[in-house]
Amino acid sequence: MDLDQRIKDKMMKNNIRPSMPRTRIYKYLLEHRNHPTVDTIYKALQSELFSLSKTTVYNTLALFTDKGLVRAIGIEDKELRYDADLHTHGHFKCVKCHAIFDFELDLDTINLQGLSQFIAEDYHLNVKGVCRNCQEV
Amino acid sequence: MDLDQRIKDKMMKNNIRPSMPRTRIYKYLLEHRNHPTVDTIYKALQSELFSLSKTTVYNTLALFTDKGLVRAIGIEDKELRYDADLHTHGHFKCVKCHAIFDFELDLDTINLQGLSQFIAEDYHLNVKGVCRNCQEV
DNA sequence: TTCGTTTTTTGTAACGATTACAAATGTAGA
DNA sequence: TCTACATTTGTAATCGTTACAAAAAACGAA
Ligand SMILES: [Mn+2]
Ligand SMILES: [Mn+2]
Ligand SMILES: [Zn+2]
Ligand SMILES: [Zn+2]
Repeated sequence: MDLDQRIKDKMMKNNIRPSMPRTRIYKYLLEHRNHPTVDTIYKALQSELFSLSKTTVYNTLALFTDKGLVRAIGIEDKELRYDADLHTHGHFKCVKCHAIFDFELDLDTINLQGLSQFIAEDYHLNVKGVCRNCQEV
Repeated sequence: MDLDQRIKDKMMKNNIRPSMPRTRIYKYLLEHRNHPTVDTIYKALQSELFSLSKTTVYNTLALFTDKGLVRAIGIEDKELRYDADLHTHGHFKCVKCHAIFDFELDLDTINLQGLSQFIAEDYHLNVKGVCRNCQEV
């Protein structure tokens, strides 16, 4: 089964009608793991979806987030970024070059008894600092 | 030494001139550990600082954050919240009542070798879910 | 104190990501 | 085809935040 078909199946399994804008947006997120913004996605897809509206990108990402297909990453001050990689991992933002990196994270090693009175549904470990490239100077 | 004097000393130690708006804003944050927003701080201090401008609150919080007196908490979608509690702890946001709670967190227990190639300066563990109050229903 | 310089505060305008909304378009089933 | 519903679109509005320059306050030398 090819990628496009798998994307459609995945969407239908989550009660999302696989319209053209939706499948393209999801495919873009699967193929671009650099946590793109709404505007990045919008600009990238304009050439293939001429009538695409930015509102559709917003609507679609809200739908995907709600259905659990993607995660919204709130590590920037201003705009949200989106991630189709659902495996447990943290995000590191370089304060110099502003790039956002994934890093591996084992939630099981964390002592989270401070959370015992809560029902935790969603974990976001955001770290800021200096990436390897920006350390050389 | 009384609280006001300790606040002034703390600010001067960090190269912040202890003006009236600054000392009041810092005092407010020390006495209100519920992660207030800019608007909350602004409205609360209006009665004692008649000419206070919201821009001053923004400027002051940016200065405090830069100097390391407070931390900006980006757990909300829209607005930042501010925290004068600098001890290592995580933040939990209840998706039902929208309250933000602190929880204890031992960074040493976390396996962070995924971060080994980065110089990490700032950790934010933000968790979303349902708080104890909102679980009863 | 007085004068000139620097810092701080203030009000207003601008910015920009996001959302609200209703019209237009597309889709599926009878 | 017809009709009800879902999706997409463009525009306007929202709202937290920032830019900017003027006003006010604090400072330091003479
Ligand atoms: Mn990621
Ligand atoms: Mn806190
Ligand atoms: Zn970097
Ligand atoms: Zn709650």
